[in-house]
Amino acid sequence: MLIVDDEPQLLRALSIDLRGRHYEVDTATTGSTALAAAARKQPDLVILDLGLPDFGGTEVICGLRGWTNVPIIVLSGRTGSADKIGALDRGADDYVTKPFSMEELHARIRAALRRHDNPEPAAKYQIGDWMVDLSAHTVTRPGATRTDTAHLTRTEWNLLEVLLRNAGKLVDSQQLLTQVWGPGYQRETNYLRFYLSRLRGKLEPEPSHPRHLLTEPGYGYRYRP
Amino acid sequence: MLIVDDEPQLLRALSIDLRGRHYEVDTATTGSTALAAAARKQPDLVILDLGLPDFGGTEVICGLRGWTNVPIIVLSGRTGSADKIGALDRGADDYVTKPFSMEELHARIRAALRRHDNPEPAAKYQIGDWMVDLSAHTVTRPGATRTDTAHLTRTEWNLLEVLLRNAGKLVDSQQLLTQVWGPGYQRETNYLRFYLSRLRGKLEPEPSHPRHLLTEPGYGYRYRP
DNA sequence: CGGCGGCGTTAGAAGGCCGTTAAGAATGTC
DNA sequence: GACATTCTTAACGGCCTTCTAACGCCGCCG
Repeated sequence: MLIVDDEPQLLRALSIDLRGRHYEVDTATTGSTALAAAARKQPDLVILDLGLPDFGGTEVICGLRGWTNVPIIVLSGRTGSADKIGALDRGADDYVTKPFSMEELHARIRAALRRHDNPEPAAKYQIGDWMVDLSAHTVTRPGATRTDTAHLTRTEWNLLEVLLRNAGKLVDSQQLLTQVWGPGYQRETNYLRFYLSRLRGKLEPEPSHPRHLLTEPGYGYRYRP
Repeated sequence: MLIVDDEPQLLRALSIDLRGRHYEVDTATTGSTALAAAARKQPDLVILDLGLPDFGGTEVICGLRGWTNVPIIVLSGRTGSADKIGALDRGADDYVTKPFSMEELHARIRAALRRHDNPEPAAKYQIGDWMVDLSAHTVTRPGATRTDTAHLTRTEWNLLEVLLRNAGKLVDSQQLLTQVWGPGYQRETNYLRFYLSRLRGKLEPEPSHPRHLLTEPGYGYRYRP
């Protein structure tokens, strides 16, 4: 575990606490030393404070994500939603706002390690001739001559992702609408009808007789492997 | 799961979202009703907003901890560390500061349930050749060549679910009508006759001689495993 | 033996949900 | 600023679900 923070007191408090919980802890106080330490020690988790002296924490995230997918928990004094989204979009796994309790941080550490120990099953799904790779964010069809790719729009992809992550399970309309469009769209079931139709048209061999993207009348939809 | 909050909008939003994720949700708006509901329903998780109208949330925590160690997730608008420590020391399991995202809350719910080793109940039941999986919302029949599925309509499924969740127990007609159609339908026993007939036709090996979906003349119906 | 009430079954009508299409609004791109 | 892509919104036909009302059947009881 690597802790990156420029405040000596906080760094010291964190490392003492976490060593007391039997984690193996390395520390760094700048972005450059953090990247070097991460490359050398191959940590299983990085706790990263934004607002480092040499360069911003987002650069550290990008520098790490260039070659590893180690879980990153970001600490920050900023509560703004934009900061959260920015860090998370660049590849952070979690975001903790100061002030925080050690219990809270510890719970998040456990959650991050747990997630990383239980990798998502393959994250590859098949629909007709198409292979959907959630981690690579691609939809490909291996052919005799060449493998061609399908293009999904942002909304199409979000919707498909929710269905695939619940493979085999029924996902009801309200949950789909909430996860794709956000709360407040729970009445707009026509969105679902529209985009499911488009997904079927792009992915299903026979769009009028779907074999994988199924409708559950009265409830919602389901992806069947 | 019991949600305690005095803000109607938040309470409503939370319960809709969590019901959509297939949690069984009860609600309360005051501390006293919360304690009563917890004693009656024996929830597997309590989400508690501090700052209730009748008495403080900490009293609710103490009242619960007197006889149960159900996980408690505290919601609060206060960011002060003293409030967090106070709630956690009195026995709360987690502390979420407003505003929070649904995704964050949901992750914490999962973590709390996981910590408490309350895995989702198997939720699988057998009727003749059919296997009913309540969590995946599927009805499948494993066959030699391939497993085929049965399609249940919304009302059929709701009715079956009530019977299965009370496996082995007698469920009287009024309770079935109330849980499936809502209050005000307690005279419409013909609905029950109609839909039980359809369920038997779809699931029982010999619909005219039911082996699992039994009639208790004069009282109601029963699912026998 | 005949009436009665509860239960199972069938058939038909009404309504709701779903898939599809089309067009306007919003957003991004050159 | 023009164009293309994507998103939103509305409308419509068709199918499925639900509701409703019958009709037989059976056991119970007078």
